[in-house]
Amino acid sequence: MEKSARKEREFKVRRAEILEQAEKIFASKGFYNVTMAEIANVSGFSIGSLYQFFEGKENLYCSMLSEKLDLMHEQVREKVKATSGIAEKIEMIIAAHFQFVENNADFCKLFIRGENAAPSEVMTSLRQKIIDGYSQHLTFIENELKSGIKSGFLRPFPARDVASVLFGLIRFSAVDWMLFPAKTSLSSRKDFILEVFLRGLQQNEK
Amino acid sequence: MEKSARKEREFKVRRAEILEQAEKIFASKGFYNVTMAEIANVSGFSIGSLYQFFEGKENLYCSMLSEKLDLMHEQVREKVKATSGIAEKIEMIIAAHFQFVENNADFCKLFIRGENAAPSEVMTSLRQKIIDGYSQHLTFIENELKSGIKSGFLRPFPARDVASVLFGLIRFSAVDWMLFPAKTSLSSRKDFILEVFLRGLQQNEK
DNA sequence: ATATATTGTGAGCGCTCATTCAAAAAAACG
DNA sequence: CGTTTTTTTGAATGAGCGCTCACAATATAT
Repeated sequence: MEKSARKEREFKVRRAEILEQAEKIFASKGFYNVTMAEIANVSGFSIGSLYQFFEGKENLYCSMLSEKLDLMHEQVREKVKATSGIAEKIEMIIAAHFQFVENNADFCKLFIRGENAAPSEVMTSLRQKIIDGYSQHLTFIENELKSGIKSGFLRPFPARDVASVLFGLIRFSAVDWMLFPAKTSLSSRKDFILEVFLRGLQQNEK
Repeated sequence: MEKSARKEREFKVRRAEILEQAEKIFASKGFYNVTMAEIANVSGFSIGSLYQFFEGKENLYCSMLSEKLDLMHEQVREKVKATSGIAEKIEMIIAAHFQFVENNADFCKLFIRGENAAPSEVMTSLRQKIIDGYSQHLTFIENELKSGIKSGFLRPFPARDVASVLFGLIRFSAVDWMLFPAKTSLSSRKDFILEVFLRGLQQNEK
């Protein structure tokens, strides 16, 4: 049956539509203050239909987080890959993150909040996938930093810590900026972080 | 009636005991996964008694956050106040925060999570108090940084942004460290942040 | 010791909300 | 078009939980 393919495609489109709408309300009210009925309303499906696409509320939520996380990883990796030069790569790591944050504010709000949906007794495979994705992303940053260190451009700092702190800093400062908009722009804050970090991490020149 | 005073004191002791126990389970499971019955159990009171001390679940939770936030502000301020020398003060801001984080891990987990308890339609006075406390704390850091800038020790950066980022960084990196314990110690991470930030922010010497 | 006031208790009320499922609607088929 | 299969629907279900309040226990006063 050749419909299988079309159906499959339509299924994915609808699923994505739900996730997109759900993300918005989750971001504005948090996991526990969003009801399945609400998600059904804003996405234009009935309550029952949601259960065709997702096993339940937590599954829906975690799917959204997990897929966006993958997207971020992909986007950052692509941009860094396409950049040459150590200094430029490090710079791009920060810039690419900020860009993603700007385009995916809702997701970032949720991600930093780390609302882990439901008692943590059970570690579902989806929840594990999120953790793995996070870890994978950190490793990527870590490796870039290691290259920078090896080349002598950066001072020999524990790369994993720096990656973790740097990533946290980007996420946090961006989200913090959204919550408490300062007088300065997000991009100026990015410049500031970039400058401070580079000065702090770089090998003394000359 | 002279009992009023003693009663008052006992009341406060019990109230504090509840908050202390509640903080632990809130930190481990999050606001929405903790029931009043559970808080009653671990604190050794009955459900009904909780409502003598707090107006409800959200009030209990916010009281806890608010009071701990005040404590942090007080502790950091004291320590910085007792320190002399610009460089030493800046250093102490970071060190004092880390110390507080180490002693109040549960609170910090919750604070960064920013679980804002219940739909945000209503801004209770307590919720406002938390925001004010946060803002007050940032202003304090900001002013210290401004002193540093004015004295020429620090470069002229937008102090408010730096305060916000610095505070976020401390909180985040500490909490992140707790969630994903790295190979290095928390104190080494503190040293790293301190060093990077000072190098990044300091006026070029010589 | 008795009466009165204060404080503590937890079963039950009322409500919310994730999930289900029988029936309706739509699609596919011949 | 009728029939069968698939998909959609949303009212009904039932579990869970914040909060109340009638009552019990305890403390205080006389």
